[in-house]
Amino acid sequence: MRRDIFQAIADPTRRAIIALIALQAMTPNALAEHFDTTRQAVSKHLRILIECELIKPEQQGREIYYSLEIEKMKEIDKWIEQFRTIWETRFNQLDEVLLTIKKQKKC
Amino acid sequence: MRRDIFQAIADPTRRAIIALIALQAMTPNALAEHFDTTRQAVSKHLRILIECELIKPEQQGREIYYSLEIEKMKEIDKWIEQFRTIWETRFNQLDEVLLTIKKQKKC
DNA sequence: ATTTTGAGAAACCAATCGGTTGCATATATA
DNA sequence: TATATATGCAACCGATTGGTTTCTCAAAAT
Repeated sequence: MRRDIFQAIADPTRRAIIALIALQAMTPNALAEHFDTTRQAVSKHLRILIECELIKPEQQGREIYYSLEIEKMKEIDKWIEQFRTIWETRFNQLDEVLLTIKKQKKC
Repeated sequence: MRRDIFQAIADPTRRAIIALIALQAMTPNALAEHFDTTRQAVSKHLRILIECELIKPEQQGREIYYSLEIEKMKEIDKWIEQFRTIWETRFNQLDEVLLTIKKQKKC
């Protein structure tokens, strides 16, 4: 049951849930209406998202509003960071190539 | 067998493989040395990564060098983008709060 | 020509996943 | 107080996952 954030976002339904509650906190029932599954299935996804602290519940009477822990999303961004460095470097290298071609044309 | 990039990076071994070949193209054997599994298990991971076009094989004699398709990694970045907007907005809001406090101190 | 090496494919296995149905519980509402 | 609503939990199920072992094949190396 050791789940991490990457396993959490592997499921398309969970990604959709994350995107929905990023806009505003929502209840399990409200969320379930957006999917072709039972409310219980959505509940299971929510539990997984809570487990890796991507969302947090806020009880309000008999309803529970789930909201996104946006800070946690940064962990994904952090992992991507190392690759961003690479593709930016390659872009700069392409820039240099274009510059070289430009210079050669002038000669 | 419809796999997407998010399922591909869900597995920690696959993330490690991606990080390794991001630095330089590697063979399955060379990769397997970094993990506590068989070469065949690594091969299966490589197949999954190929399926979703995250890596590409380059035959060289009887060896096969796998290299990262860095462009594909941008798809993850693209998904994160929507949340980056949110956390940057919140940061700016915090900035405003701090500015307000500063102004109040001056009065 | 024979042997070693690098790699993929197939068959199998236990564990996990995503879904369901049924039930229990707490809060609103009549 | 009785009923309806919102939610979570447990048990179950078929499909998928990540791993293994065994086998085959092609390309060096001897």
